[in-house]
Amino acid sequence: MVAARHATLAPQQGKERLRLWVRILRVSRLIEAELRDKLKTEFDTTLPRFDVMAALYREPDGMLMSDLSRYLLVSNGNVTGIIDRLVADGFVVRALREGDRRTSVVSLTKTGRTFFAKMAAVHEGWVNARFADIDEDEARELASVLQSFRSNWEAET
Amino acid sequence: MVAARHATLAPQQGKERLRLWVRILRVSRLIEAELRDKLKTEFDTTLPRFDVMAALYREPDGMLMSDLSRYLLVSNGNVTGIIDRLVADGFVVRALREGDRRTSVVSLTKTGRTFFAKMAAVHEGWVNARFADIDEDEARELASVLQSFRSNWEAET
DNA sequence: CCTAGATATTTTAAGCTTGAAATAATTCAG
DNA sequence: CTGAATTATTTCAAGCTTAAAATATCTAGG
Repeated sequence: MVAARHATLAPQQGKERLRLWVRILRVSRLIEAELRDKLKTEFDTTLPRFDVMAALYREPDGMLMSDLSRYLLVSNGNVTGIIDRLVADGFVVRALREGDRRTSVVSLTKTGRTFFAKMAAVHEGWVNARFADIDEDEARELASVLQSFRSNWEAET
Repeated sequence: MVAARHATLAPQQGKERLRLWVRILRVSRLIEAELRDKLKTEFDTTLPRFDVMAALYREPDGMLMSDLSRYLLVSNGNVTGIIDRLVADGFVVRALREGDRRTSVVSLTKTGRTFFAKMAAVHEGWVNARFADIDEDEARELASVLQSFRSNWEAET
């Protein structure tokens, strides 16, 4: 009987959580699409480039390629291509690290830092405007649920 | 004075909302990465293919290419390629529509429906397991915030 | 009828993305 | 010291993605 009750209840819960996931995904894609569009028209750049520059901006001493890909949740080979193009455009430099010739430390150039700082300010305005409908408490609450979600994830893995 | 107070308060709020966005994006990417990986190993397919099949599964009479791209929030040309491959694999058919030779109606084949149904059940289990930590009330609350967010968005646009 | 504009889709070029294989350098057990 | 395993990165092939240009078709105004 307990088993039977569980069997009728579980699918309901599953649906609720599946719905949550679909909505997270949808909102996330809507916003990503908007940001991509604005980055393109206002700064002639892309979201992946923005993400890479954001990561590097937080680490003035530079990052290893592998740190970068781990932090951004993308594959190694992916980062190589994006960095190649950022280097070609003069926003990023690769430096050899003394004592380990396998690794290279990438960091923003002065030009890159200046450019990113300008973008970041405008970008924050976009996000702020887009989330204007969500009040402070909701934002904090939601952020904390997501934060603990991620903590649990990382604890498991 | 009011202006000054606003000036010191606004950035704080901005940061809170920016943090929320970064966390939505991060959770979304974590889960997407996991689902992509599982779809690959268990069903030898991709997330975009799964998304397209999910959309078609809900519409047994088929969809226009433009409906599909609007629904999935991706570009027209994108859908063309994915459908091409699904057709090549026998999961989808393109049908000409009587009276308008510009459009083509795409729908799942019997094979496609069967295959998707199997995937969807397993997929729901993955999502359910992944969100197990989030309790029912939180899930409902979060889903409702996201839902109203999206409604506001669509009202504006 | 005819043609100008609108609509539906595909094609194209460039960039993003992955997973796997290849390259290169380091470390460490014997 | 040497070679096997490990680590860091790049290369590669296939697929995804976009925006813009090209095709093809349809609709309406004249």
